[in-house]
Amino acid sequence: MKGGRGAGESATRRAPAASARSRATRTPRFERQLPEQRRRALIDATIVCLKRYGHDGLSIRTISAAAGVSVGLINHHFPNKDELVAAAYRHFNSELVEGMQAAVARAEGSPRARMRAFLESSFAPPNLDADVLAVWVVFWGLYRHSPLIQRVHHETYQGYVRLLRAMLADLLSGRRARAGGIDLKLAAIGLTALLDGLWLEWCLEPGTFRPAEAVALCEAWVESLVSRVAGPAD
Amino acid sequence: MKGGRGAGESATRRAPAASARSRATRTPRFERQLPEQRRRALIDATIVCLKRYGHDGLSIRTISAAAGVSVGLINHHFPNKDELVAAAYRHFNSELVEGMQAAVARAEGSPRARMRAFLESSFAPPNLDADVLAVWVVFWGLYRHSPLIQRVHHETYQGYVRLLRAMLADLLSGRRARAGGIDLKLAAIGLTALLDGLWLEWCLEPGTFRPAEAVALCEAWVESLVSRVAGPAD
DNA sequence: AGGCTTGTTGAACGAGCGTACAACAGTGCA
DNA sequence: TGCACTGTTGTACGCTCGTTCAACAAGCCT
Repeated sequence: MKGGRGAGESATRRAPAASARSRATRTPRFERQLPEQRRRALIDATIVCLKRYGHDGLSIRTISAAAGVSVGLINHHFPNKDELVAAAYRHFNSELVEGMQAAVARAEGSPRARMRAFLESSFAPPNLDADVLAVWVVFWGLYRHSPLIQRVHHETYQGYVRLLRAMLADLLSGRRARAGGIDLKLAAIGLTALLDGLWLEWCLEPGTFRPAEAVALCEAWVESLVSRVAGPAD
Repeated sequence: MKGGRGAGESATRRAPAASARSRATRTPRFERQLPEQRRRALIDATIVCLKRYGHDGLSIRTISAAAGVSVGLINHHFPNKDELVAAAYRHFNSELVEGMQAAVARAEGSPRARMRAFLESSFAPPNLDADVLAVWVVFWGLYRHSPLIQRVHHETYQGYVRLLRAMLADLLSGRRARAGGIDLKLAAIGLTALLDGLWLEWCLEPGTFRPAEAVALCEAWVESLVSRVAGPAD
């Protein structure tokens, strides 16, 4: 953090273009933007800083420099730093869930194909990335002592859980009532754990196994889950 | 973090005890300690602060206050803050691994019993604790940008991996060469992932399942692993 | 062309940070 | 009892932090 972050990271200053309005070609000192656009740019810059500098990247000066903007602007668009970080967390979460949902919708085949699409999307870019893990880890570190982060987490995590639950329900298509409910619930929990654990392992040490192998492991779990439900009854 | 941490968290100042050395019972302003003891106390205070305040707890003033010691003392026993944090990380890691090893050694029965002891120790206090997870998360957050933390991690993580590998090897007792090596390696990776994932899930949301259920899930995985090796060959 | 709205700037402030260091004081030994 | 050693204290320094706010200026409307 000592050696200065370097300003002007984004090309905000425009080249002097020929303007019909003034004879002397003037370079505007800044460019006004709609609040929504600027907020989005600041959120993006926050994520970039998190990837680059970890927890230390969460500073007003670092973020505003990355966004090519002055220090004061952040507090014009966000009441304080915590709200910006929470907004970034919400955005990060939403992008993940929406990406997953899109991948599943794109598959549109059997429940099994949709599950496969879900798993493959979990173990492929942009999710499967050490930088992305680093960002998550910083957010998780904030979780315990920031009610704001907690609220955002619960709001967005719901979407993820619902997606996974729905897919499992489709796979087991109504057979749920037949098998032991506890076993099923446990198996679903296990799938999430396996998925998260493998994802974590890969990000920490990408060399030890291939993404396809992770998908295979998860599919085997799902398979045993299905057969456990359908097996004794069919 | 605004409202001051409050000093005198530990009872450093002794009550005026009758001393044979001086007539006026003098209260010593501080107590000298051996470097090793003091270092240990500072490391413990660091962990306490991490649990209490998360990443914000990693400040010289917060830690020294928690240790009941002045700000200057830390730099007398540690060259700088990063070294203290790294030492705390090493201690935290070692305690985990040693606790696991002790639990396994205590079991001293069949390989299966030792594996059960390992799993039960993973899903029981003091490891299974939201505070403990919070500490891990902060350390993980430091990992990417601190070579010091990286070094400590690799040194201590080895012990954990070796323990798990040894137990798996015992369980499969020499049958390793027979089965498909890739499958086996994958299954071992899967076990780690399942274990870590379940542990994480429980710490984040303790209500959703019981520790015993997590142990059962892991044991089922190990079971399928053993039968996959022994099954086709026996 | 002039005025208005408001997005944007950048200096300034108080607080907390990690570290350095001179002074102090326990403790064991002669 | 006095001395030397060294663990311990607490102030001070330079820096970065988040936030504030008066001044500025881009862009639209009339």
